[in-house]
Amino acid sequence: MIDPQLLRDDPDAIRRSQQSRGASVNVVDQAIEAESARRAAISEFERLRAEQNALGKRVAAAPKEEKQALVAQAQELAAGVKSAQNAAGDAEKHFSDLTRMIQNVVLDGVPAGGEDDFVVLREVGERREFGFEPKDHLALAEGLDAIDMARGAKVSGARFYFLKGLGARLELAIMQLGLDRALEAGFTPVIPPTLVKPEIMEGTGFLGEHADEVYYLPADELYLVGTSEVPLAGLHSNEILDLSDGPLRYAGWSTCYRREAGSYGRDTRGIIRVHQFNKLEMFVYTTPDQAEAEHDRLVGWQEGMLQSLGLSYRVIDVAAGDLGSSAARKFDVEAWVPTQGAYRELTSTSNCTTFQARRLGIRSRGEHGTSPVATLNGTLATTRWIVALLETHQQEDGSVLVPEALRPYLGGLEVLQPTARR
RNA sequence: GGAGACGUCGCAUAGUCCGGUCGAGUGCACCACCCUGCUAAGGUGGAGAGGGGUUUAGACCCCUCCGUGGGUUCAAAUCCCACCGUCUCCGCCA
Repeated sequence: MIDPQLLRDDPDAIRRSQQSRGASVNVVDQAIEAESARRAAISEFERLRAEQNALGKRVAAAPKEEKQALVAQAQELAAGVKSAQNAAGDAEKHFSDLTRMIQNVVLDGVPAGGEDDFVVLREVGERREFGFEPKDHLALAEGLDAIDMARGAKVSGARFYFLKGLGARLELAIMQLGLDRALEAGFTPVIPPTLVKPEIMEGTGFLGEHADEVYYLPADELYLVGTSEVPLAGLHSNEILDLSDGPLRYAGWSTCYRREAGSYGRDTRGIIRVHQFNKLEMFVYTTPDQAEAEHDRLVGWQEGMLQSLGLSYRVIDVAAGDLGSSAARKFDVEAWVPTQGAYRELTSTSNCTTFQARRLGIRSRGEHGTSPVATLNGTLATTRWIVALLETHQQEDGSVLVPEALRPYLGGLEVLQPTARR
């Protein structure tokens, strides 16, 4: 949710933001209108309620013979109070509904436009050159008997897979490397619930335009999370946090579920785009003035991971129209995938400023009372990394060199050797 | 799945039977000051959250909040209903 104060003080800033996202500008004016209607309705209700309270006190204190008349008077008033209360409630809801339709105000410097209008901040590492025809990640993984797509489809349908043998170990190794890095940086590891209540899913902003991306279990009124950002944002919902000792940093390790609706035909080969994967996610609660610096640190930790894995990558500043509704800025780190001749997203980190915190009621105590905190999130490791890792470090015989940083997590293994499929 | 108990302003509790004096008492912790001076005790005062309004500001006034949502009533922490959560016992089960 945006800052209602900003709506009053500088609606143009919000209009500009909506514009650069390609979102509705009109809703801003509707919200402003609803805001003044809301205040009028609240004032009217409170005036009547004050009168009712005063009368109620007189009823309580009155001697018996006067009570009858006073109660009659109070009865008349009660109906008016009730309807004023309902009107105030409706006005409040109308305002809230409209305000929630407004997306987070993008930060200065975020490129305007859509998916293709990102700005490349930097490119790091040499792209691997091959003296042979490189295989794609699935061909390599099948040679290693590490991924079984066909049986994944047999058991669960398209976009499901089995990671097995070296594949399973590789994922765990990447995740554990990430976890160790997170621990070094002072993160608290968390294994969160992956089914959450509607208000939590709603609060994180995933039930807006991308609601059809989310798995829902109607029998239990629960949503399957697409990232542990969701439960980690919910972790401190409706709490007042003490951030005087610095930010709260969590590293959530969870399975993630995505319906991938509307992506038919895209990335159908291998595990680039799947319904279920594992992810280690950084999630930070901090004060708004620290948010941008923290955002840079998150990118730094992500880049550290990719560098350790010997991947070449670029960092992009995602354009406004391609941001989630909660994000005020988003950096993606994209690794070079040789057989695609393209950079593919391996990590994504968003600065949600106070947007999520407002929706979820997460505040901290400052000099002038409480105020919403800022939340940030970013990937530290996921299943998808296997794609870039296998392709980048493959050798002509189909074996794959293990980057040094990963070896301790694979029992010292230096090379992944092809094996007969089973 | 069945039965029962419970859910109060940081923590712990009083209040709920018999609705108005609870716009919520007390203890602990907390903050400020005072007193004393020896590491603690005593005294005084303060202190929650959200919203609306008056105001240059400081400040002041008002409304709402006793798990959540409904209902009864002139009036609900208190009565009724539903839901959620916690605990205990029983049953069932990877």
